[in-house]
Amino acid sequence: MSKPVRVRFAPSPTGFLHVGGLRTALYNYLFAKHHKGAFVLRIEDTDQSRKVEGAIENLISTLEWAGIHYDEGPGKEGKFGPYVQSQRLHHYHTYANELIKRSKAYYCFCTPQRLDEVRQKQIAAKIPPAYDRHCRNIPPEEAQKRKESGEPFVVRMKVPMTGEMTFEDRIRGKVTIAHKVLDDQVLLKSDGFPTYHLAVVVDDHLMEISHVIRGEEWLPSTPKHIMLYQYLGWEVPEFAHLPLLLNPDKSKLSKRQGDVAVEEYRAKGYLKEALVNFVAFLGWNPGDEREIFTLDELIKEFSLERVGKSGAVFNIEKLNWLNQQHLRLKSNEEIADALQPILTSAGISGVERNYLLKVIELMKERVTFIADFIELGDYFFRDPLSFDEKGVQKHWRPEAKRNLLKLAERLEQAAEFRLGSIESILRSLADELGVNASALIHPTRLALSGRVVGPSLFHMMELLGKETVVKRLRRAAEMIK
RNA sequence: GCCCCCAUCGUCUAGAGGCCUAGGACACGAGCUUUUCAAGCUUGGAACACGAGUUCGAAUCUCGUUGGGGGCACCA
Repeated sequence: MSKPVRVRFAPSPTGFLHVGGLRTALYNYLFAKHHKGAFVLRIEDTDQSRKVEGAIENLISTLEWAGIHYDEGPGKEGKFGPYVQSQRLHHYHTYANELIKRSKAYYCFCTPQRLDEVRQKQIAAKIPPAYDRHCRNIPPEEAQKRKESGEPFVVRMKVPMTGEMTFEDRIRGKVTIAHKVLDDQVLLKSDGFPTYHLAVVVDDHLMEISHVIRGEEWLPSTPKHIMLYQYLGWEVPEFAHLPLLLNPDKSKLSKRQGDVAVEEYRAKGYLKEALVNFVAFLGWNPGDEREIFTLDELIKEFSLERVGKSGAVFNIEKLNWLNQQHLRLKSNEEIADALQPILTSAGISGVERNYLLKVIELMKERVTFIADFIELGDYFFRDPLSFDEKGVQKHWRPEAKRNLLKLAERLEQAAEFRLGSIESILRSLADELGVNASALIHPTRLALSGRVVGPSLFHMMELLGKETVVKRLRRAAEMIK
């Protein structure tokens, strides 16, 4: 690799960052960092009608959240800026004019209405819809005159009518397309903005992009792009077209069939580590059996050679598992930091740090999300608000009332309240009462937590402390008829 | 309709002619452990779309069929 690696992620600011976009951005980022190159963020806002307020800021903050930091882009101006296409219109005009001068493009004065009629006729006649090249042969002088008289126009590229183009894609290998199936694509719209096709080529060239890594939906238009590079006498970058992310029904991943916005996942409590790891594995793998990767490890291992060709279904089950795995990789301190604000917003305050760390240690193995510490372990922070109904029926039999009171009494009298002593008090009481330890354990768990599942009862009791345990046992006993 | 791409367990995938009676992971079933739930460990079921060729030998190469997806805008 002689030229320095420079890649870009070029979203259009039409909404939230899509998980497919996240993966495209991630692959570009991984490729750049792996090769010690630059990762550029470019905003493709050439469609004024689809512009969404705040979308750029949102895109950037989501990318940053995921740990995908760009080297150049809006707010991080490098020598190739500006990085927002609507601020680069003069470049597109320059090169559109250059193409016209080289007669590789022409002015087209067809109205949208005419274009639409032509298309309708073609569809009715079952021939491929394409521009009929009505304006392709207008003499340059005449076109110039009409343009100057104020007639609305677009600029279209001139595609050869015969021949074919073959190019090499880093992921798909050789791809061949006949020129005749290519349209005389609009390059410059009548509002003076470029279309994607012109803008992407001009900017990728001007920004010295070495590798164009983008979604597969661009594969069919790549020959047009290459043609533009050639028309302008520019070096053609390498292309790598990524397989699509799919809905469970195998169609292109879309809203409708689940969440596609990265923000949604973030809001649901997914860890960025898990989401990044997951999305990286949708179409790529390291070639061995490792599955849990950090961003740095991904950078180290990533290569385009190991990117697959077929689409991948976005399957949430595995994401959940990865979230759990990454959560367990975090230190208790880190988890405590993340949990604290969630506690606060749940109306729980004044939790001692040390106590919180112990709760985390105890619950860590049985949670998938950070919020689960509260979802599943609320009783560590406040008295149970309700009691599992089936558990009540099953465990809070009449005799449980006496047993719980007895246990409360024994524990209250106990000289020490530690794991070992708690267990032996409970077990010897069970012996005395002539019941299995579990006949005492289950009602106790329910009394203390309101639940029938949870961590080891004795650990739970030790952590809750004598006072709380005794209080909750008596409260529960009162509830038993 | 035309063009392009793709095709291994339900899902993510390993596999680059013999290592494959096809491996791993998620999910699912069973068991162990256990006061419960998890976790962990053991274990089960589960796939090379089909058909021709090439070859001593094909999941792997070629062609075709079928299926799926994407593209065909003054959207990206």
